[in-house]
Amino acid sequence: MEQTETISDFPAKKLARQLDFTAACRVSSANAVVQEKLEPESHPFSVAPPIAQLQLQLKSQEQTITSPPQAQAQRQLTQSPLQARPNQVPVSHPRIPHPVHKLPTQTMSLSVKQESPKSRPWTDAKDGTPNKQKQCKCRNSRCLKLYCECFTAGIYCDGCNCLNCHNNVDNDAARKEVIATILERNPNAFRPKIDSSPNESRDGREEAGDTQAAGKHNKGCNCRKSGCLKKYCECFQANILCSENCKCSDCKNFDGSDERRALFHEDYTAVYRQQAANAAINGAVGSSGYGIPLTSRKRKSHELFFGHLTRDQSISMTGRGQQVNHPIASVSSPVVPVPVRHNAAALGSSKFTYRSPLADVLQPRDVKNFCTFLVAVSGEAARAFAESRQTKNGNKTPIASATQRSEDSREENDVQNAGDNHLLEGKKADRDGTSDSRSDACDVQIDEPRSPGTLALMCDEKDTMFMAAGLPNGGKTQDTMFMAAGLPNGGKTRCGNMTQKSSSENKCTELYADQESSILTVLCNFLKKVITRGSIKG
DNA sequence: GAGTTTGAAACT
DNA sequence: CAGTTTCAAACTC
Repeated sequence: MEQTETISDFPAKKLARQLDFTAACRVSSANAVVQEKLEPESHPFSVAPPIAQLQLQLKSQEQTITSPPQAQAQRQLTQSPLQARPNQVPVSHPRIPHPVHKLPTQTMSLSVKQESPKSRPWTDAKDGTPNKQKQCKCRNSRCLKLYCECFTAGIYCDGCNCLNCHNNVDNDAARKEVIATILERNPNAFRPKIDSSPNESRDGREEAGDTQAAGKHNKGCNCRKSGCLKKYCECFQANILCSENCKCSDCKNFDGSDERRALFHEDYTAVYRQQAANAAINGAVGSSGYGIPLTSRKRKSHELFFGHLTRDQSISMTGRGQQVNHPIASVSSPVVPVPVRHNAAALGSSKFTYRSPLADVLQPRDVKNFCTFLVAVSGEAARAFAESRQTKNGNKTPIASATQRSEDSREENDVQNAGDNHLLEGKKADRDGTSDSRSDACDVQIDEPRSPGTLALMCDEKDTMFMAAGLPNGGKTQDTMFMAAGLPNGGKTRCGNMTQKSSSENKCTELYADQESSILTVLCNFLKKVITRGSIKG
């Protein structure tokens, strides 16, 4: 009675079409013949016949393929859609755990995909032990459409919360017809959506924070709003990365995605953040960035911070490769460790190397040019200052004026020559990479009248920019900087002598302030330029 | 638990 | 094949 009602629910034309199987189904039905022999009581939705059965099916194809289509169709109606696929090694369905009505001879051991607990929503998240079958809640589909997870998985509904369920033994006839219709429309409709491929193996290691299942979605997802990081996405739900099969938008489910990583690293602590920042700082200059494979670092960070990274704390990772829709790399912070895929063609590769976004943007030559520019600016400032002093001294007493003029003249020459000499010296150092590194700006020359800003700049620049740039003899560059700032000879100017007259100190202070202002202005512009470049690159 | 969002499936 | 509708799971409140 119920079966009749069910059949009547479907248009008559579909009934006719259900019996008109495609060639694929003919082959399938041929296999079904063997299956019938092996398992006369085979459950219509049985899953994953043993390998021996599959082999027998293959051997039997030639013999049974000549059967009349109608007869084959009739046979197929008695077979499960999964059995009807001869060449497919069934794998576990990403959403449906296991058949409820499996025959004893059937097994899921053929499953190739190694699912993680996360890939199985029906699995207890706490201990990973399989739960009972996921129960559908279908209301309008009678559990006879692919909307129904049970039906899609090839199992009967059992204890589900569905309404008007026809996915049961009582409605087997109607169910088979529906299956035939679906298979006619899409022979792969009941195929597992996740294909496992050895080539897709992810080096047998665990993705940071998750047990990344190998394989990819056969059809691919088409997500638009979820970023493929919610279970709406079939790929994500199956715990696999989106692949080239996907047509998703704004995908974040790719290897190295910061969002994806954040999902698995919710406890990204400030410690690691600081490490990443330091790495980025050290790698901010140079063509190769940080350049150090962070295999151990990655593992370490994983061990330390798995499961705690918040989204906005996430570090920027790029590199999916296979995904068309690359997300825009985060540029929220100028200090962002960026991974580099060593092999862009290798899907799933996550041998990251931290690189600053400024890598390949800020080159050593840029630093040199910048220093040269500073020298020029310093020279200009010194020149302007000297001229200003000369103008002022024009009103002084002859004695003082003579002495002062002499000093000013020497001072002007010293400052200017300092810039010029260090331009040349810098070039020389660039050539041979050697230079007698002068005193450290931060430790020895404390008797020099420097502004706190200058000292801070000198110290900071020494420890980060130039050292990280990998320039030959960073100290040399420091000297260039110092000279450019009006501190010839590493700051050992005549004015630097604390025993000198107060007027000289004042002059020096003014000169330094002038030059410092000019230099800091240039530095500011330079940094803005760097930031802009980094942002553009990011 | 109700309502909303989402994306696959189904349909046109 | 593209656009729309239907559907049920995932998600939010």
